[in-house]
Amino acid sequence: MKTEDIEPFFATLKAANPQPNTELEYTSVFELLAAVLLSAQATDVGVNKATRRLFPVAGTPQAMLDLGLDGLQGYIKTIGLYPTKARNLMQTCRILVEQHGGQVPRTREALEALPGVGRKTANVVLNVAFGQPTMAVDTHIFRVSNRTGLAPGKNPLEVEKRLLERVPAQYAVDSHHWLILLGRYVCQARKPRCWECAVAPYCDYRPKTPAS
DNA sequence: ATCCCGAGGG
DNA sequence: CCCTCTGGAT
Repeated sequence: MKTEDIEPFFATLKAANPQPNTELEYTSVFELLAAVLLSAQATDVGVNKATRRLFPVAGTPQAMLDLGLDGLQGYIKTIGLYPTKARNLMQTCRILVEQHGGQVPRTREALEALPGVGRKTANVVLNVAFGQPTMAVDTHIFRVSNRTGLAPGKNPLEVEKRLLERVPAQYAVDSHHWLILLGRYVCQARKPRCWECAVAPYCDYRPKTPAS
């Protein structure tokens, strides 16, 4: 993607969705952290389905601890990787209670010290909960950034650095959501819907089979 | 590089 | 059947 195309690329995405947000459902920063932790290699639809039952009975770290490991597993068994996620989430709750007064920490270091929280999850919390201009490079953003030529890279960290360099400051916070939504609904992994993509004029990718 | 793993779609 | 989904830890 040419540098001069980057501004219109994001302006176009903004025009279609002026105030983007995550599609994960939550009513507190703790619920956001828990939802993002559970969303690894899972769809947000599937996560919401589970958390709509879980959060009313475990909306705080202490309530989650009171629920117990087996109790928590019962709520999230429909989500992939659930044994690992249940264990990590319980340990994370224990750390929140014992070391952070039951609150979600606001620094990258403290967030990444939580079990099950890596760079991507920390970036989502810093962006969505605390308004910081981070780039959480997930499967969608990695694919979209490479396909379009916006910020190509061999691994997520490389893509993240290029995004931070290339995305105009005015779009720094919201661009995260636009790229996710673009990847989820248009620039899909298997069959990208280029024929109905609003930013196709700025994109490097050309489909081999000009779908329909 | 490999393992963790359920649901939905093609 | 196979692939994908807002990854993280080893």
